[in-house]
Amino acid sequence: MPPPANARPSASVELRATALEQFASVGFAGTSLQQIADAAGYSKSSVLYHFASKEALLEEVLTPAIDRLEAILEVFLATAETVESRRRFVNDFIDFILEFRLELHTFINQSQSLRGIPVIDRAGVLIVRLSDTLCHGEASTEDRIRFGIALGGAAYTLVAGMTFLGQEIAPADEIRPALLVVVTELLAPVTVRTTPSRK
Amino acid sequence: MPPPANARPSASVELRATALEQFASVGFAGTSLQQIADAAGYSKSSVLYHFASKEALLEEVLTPAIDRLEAILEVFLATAETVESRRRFVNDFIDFILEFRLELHTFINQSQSLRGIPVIDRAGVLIVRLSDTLCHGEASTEDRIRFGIALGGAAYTLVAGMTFLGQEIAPADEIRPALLVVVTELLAPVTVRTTPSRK
DNA sequence: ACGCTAGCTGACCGATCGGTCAGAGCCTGT
DNA sequence: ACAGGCTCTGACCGATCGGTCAGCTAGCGT
Repeated sequence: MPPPANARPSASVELRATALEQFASVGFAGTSLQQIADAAGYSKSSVLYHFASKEALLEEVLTPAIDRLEAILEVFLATAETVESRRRFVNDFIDFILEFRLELHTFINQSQSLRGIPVIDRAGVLIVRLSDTLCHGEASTEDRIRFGIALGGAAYTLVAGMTFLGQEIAPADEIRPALLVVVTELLAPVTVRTTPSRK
Repeated sequence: MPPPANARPSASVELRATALEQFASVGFAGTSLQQIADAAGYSKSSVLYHFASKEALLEEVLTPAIDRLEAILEVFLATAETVESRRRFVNDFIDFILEFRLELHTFINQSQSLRGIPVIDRAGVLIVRLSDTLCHGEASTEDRIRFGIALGGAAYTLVAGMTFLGQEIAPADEIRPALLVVVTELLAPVTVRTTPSRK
């Protein structure tokens, strides 16, 4: 029987977490199995015992995030679009971003160089669907740009940006409302500003 | 005397351009000197003849962009801040983004993994200064996030995003006005919306 | 005609890459 | 006490990495 869930994390869990950090900060190509192994306190052979290959490790690391994003999109597609449903979607989306910042950053900023890897391609079509959905069909350049900036901007800000712009990452409960305002402004621009004028 | 400027580009120019494309799309770590050489039609040895090292090549590729960004910031800092000067700054900034999209994408998305390389560090402090300037001192989390999203979002959208969101990159004169609206909205939120409500 | 230099290249270097494999250590069921 | 799995590891593999070096070639000044 597996330990009662409060034992120390298993090797494969530790390795996944370590690998994710490395992939997000140094890139997939820039991360060696040796680095991952050293950082997690195992040997390179151990990494390859738990994961068939470096690529397979990437897949296992990213899959939960893609699954979650897919689920969010399905929910949004399943209901008729109203101002309310769109607002709820943006909310879910921000939860997703905050929970999976490292995964998001990884496949946002490296999808082009990792084409052909199944999980990356899945993420690619998912993002296109997201984009099409939010701009419902008729796709003005500005709408596309809004979506792209929100997506890429959030991915950058929450991983790379915060680490040296704001020297320390602000706590999630401070980031969330600010992120909500900005992303809402980008993705649901019809909505009236919810905060009083800044400054 | 050098050729009258309409001769075919010299090797080092071709190599810089090729290297930039590779760095922006596959990452610095993911790009080998062999790839650059092959793509440009030279040998690896030739690359190392023109540039002392892979790192030096990166520096030469990014320096013009950083210089330009520095100049834009200096101009903005030299004049008293008014709504007009801020508007002009955003305009310059967008010109910069459009002209140096690949360079921007490269050092935005890889600065963390390339720390220690002089040109990258220069870019780093420059971005912090930019951020501090735009948020003048008192730095609310939301303002930081606005700046980060504009910066990272633009870098992503104009390189990675456009290539598969909008299947083909829209012409610059179509992107520019849309980008201007969105970035202005993010960086100079006081200004009234300049476009009629969309859709 | 000659030598010099700039541009370029292939051969080669040690290090590291992702990946394979044959065990070593340990826990468990019998 | 023994056998059989898990987990983990070091030794090792061919390929490729960034980088060095000697030498080839074409053009130019003299």
